Amino acid sequence: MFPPLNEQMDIIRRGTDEIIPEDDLVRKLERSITTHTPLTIKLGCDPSRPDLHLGHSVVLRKLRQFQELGHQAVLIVGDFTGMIGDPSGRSKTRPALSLEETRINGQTYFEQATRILSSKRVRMVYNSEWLSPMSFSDVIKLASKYTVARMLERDDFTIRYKAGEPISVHEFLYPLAQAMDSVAIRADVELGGTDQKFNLLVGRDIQREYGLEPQVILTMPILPGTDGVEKMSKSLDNYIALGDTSKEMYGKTLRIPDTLIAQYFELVTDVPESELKRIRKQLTDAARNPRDVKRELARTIVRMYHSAEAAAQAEAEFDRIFIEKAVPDEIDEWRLNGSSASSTMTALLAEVKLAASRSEARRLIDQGGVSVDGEKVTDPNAPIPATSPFVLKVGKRKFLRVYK
RNA sequence: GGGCAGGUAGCGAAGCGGUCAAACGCAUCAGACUGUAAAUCUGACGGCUCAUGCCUUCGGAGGUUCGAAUCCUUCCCUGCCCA
Repeated sequence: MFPPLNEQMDIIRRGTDEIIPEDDLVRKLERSITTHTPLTIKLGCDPSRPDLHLGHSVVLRKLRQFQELGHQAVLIVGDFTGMIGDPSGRSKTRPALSLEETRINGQTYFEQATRILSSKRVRMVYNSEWLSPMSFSDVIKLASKYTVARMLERDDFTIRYKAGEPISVHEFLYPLAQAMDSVAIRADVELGGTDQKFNLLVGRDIQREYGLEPQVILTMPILPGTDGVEKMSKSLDNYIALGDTSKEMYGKTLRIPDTLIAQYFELVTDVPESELKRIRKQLTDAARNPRDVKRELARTIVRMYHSAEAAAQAEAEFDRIFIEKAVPDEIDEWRLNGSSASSTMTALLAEVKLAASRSEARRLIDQGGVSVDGEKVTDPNAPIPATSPFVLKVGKRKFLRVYK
């Protein structure tokens, strides 16, 4: 029923950062094989941001591998924690969501996640189910099982504490709440990004406190965003969304720094280990133009979420626009109705939202970043074109077809 | 409860009565060069204006002053130390 241990371990190890402790995982897998019982693999998801991107796909793909090995995936929607607002350091005040919103987001999350996950062995649960009924004394009891010193071991807390930045008391409750999730579903393994390591480890301790066998934790590297510096995230606008069109996906992928190529192949695609090795070698030996390797990556990714045809089309389109500098096939349109008061290019740019303000529009024109039907606009006060429709281009890749 | 230090544009950080829409760095945007990569260079970077200029900003609210980000009062928020 389950593949042999070594085979499972090989698959599980691919791309992972750490498995803690690895021995325990081996033991659990062995037991699973002999008792014909699937392991429960936990992954927590944040319902405040339901738009999934390649960064999420790294850990979801790992979960998928577990499914394929015959194990049971459990997605925990943090609706309860989401209602309070996630502190987790960096983004100080996340908007607290209503229960309803978390439900809707949870559903959206699930739909997107199943683009990657198999819909078979997967369960989705909301953590309000067990966190919400906890009484204050339950919480005190839970909190008593962990010490402040240990909390402060967490990197994020240490840094902020030393830097004199505020840490709210309830932030200490988060890892504990997350740990309760592991208790509630009796997780055997919990997946997460490396930034989750501390929280995942707390889960082990708390499970033990509640008389359960501690989960094994498995961390995946954090996928850098298309800027090559920060982690991929929607708020930094350096992401490639699972729901992006094939053209967006292709274009964005080609825009990542060369240094990320191999890592992307490893973490977000299914290319086999041997192929991965070949690609790494080509890149380090400069045996192949990195551009071509990157194009291969872009095609591979588009193929995964769309199709081979879509990938070919996206590539052709890309070449047309950026190499031949042609206008894309499909571009947004804007209709100026009679009420438009715009008479100059400056006003027009602001009206159609290609510039945030008139000042910005003027700046763009002054800097030579605006063209109409391929003709560069040089005068901010130039009248809007007499023709209809005309194609407005701002910067390298913002197009708009305007009808009068 | 007491003492001290802070809250400046997306972020970090100068400024400490006029010359401040506010230095500098990062991020961002545009241009050049490229492979829409990186690196580099140039420019821009509150809003309205062709422009001189005007308007709204320096935690909130009041006040002093011809004039305040800069001084005073008060409130809110944060950190540190003591209790």
